[in-house]
Amino acid sequence: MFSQSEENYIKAIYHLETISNAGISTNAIAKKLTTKASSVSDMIKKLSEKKLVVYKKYQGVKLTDYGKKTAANIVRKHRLWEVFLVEKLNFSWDEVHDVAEQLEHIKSPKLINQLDALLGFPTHDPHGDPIPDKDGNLKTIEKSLLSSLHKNESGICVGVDDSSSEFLRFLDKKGITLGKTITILEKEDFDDSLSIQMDDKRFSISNKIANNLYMKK
Amino acid sequence: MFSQSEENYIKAIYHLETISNAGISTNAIAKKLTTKASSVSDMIKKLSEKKLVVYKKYQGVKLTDYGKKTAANIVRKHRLWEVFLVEKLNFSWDEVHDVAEQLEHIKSPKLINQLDALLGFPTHDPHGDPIPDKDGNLKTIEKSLLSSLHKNESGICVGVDDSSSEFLRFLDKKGITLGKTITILEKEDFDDSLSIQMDDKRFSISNKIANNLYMKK
DNA sequence: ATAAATATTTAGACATGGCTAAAAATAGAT
DNA sequence: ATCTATTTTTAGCCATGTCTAAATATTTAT
Repeated sequence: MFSQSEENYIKAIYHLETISNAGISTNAIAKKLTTKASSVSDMIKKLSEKKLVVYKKYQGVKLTDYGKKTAANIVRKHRLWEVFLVEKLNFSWDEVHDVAEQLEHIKSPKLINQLDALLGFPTHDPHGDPIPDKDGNLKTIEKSLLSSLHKNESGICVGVDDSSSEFLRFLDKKGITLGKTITILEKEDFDDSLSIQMDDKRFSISNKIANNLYMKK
Repeated sequence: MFSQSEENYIKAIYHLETISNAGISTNAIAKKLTTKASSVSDMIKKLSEKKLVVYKKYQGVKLTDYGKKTAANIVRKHRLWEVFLVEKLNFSWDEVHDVAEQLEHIKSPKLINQLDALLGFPTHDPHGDPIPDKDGNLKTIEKSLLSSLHKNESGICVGVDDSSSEFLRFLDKKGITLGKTITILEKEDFDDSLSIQMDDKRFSISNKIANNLYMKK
């Protein structure tokens, strides 16, 4: 069993690895967890002793297979709880993160398996992120940023990159939710904003937004 | 906000107060939490500083109104989660305690209110214990120990005193669940065992069992 | 190749919450 | 009333996880 702190570090490293491949630097972890590099340095030693990460001084860390499996399990719990909060408890997608952050540390395999069943074995969380299965495998779906679509191309919104509540509430205001079909009407070279069509409405969105929305073509 | 440790102490004192009225001794708390008196002594100081308990050296503690409300809220969470586990996740009544013990520390008022609604605002947990409302009030129902019923009296099983999984599994084996009607056929002076009738069956149960079952006449 | 900037680690401190062993206070028995 | 047994508190130590400040290693720029 791991402490909540250990689990948070494992998860942070896991998320950072999905972005960079290379060894994860002490500083990157510190930034992600808004803590100090010295604290990270201490914890890395501990995780290394527990065979969760491979660590060579001054060279960053990598999760071992065991570490990856452990991380995937935490992520699985986090995302299943998010689905539960939205589907069963009427939370909106911008409210779930902090609570799931607590719930993910509950230790009970039966709880998670039954929750999975109650929810109908969901494959994605409310932000479109995939839910790892019991063995830690996750099927990534083919997706591209909205900003990478070309003029006159269409896609279905399948996820968000930034899942801060600010961004999510902004999307709510615009009526953009997972599953919506969006068509690029025009790309403005000037500011990289996009004119799009969604349902029967046409409006324009900034590049910043387009860079945070994942689409399936 | 309180730490998990603090919450566990508050809850322990709350439960002890339902039994004894008088100030709760350091030793009693230590025993309940299977910890040492010295640790309790330290924690009591802290809870006292936080106005959760009133404490005079060598005289035990009492919860303040604020402490009682805090405790009732933790108990509310614990019992709602127990209902959830049984009703929605197919846990049996002997499996819920340890998981609820973890879940009760999750901080999110919305979570608990929505959970309450999802479960249909239950008034009792799977062991027959009442669930405090949002303000910490709980309606106690009139109940007596099975061992206090007289010959030929009948009652409906409404709760258990000992909710250890051993005892609960024993009850399962005997087919005794909440809601069952039990009639006393005979009381044996010899060993205080009881001959009872339940459904169409007649069998005998020991005094130990009868002392742990609550009945509504 | 070396100096400056950046990143990482170590050393030492602090807070929480637990423990043991010893001291102090209270309660009980005579 | 006093001595004994019990309870409670204190003192001091340990582990976890955090921090700051200082030392050390690495990278970058010239």
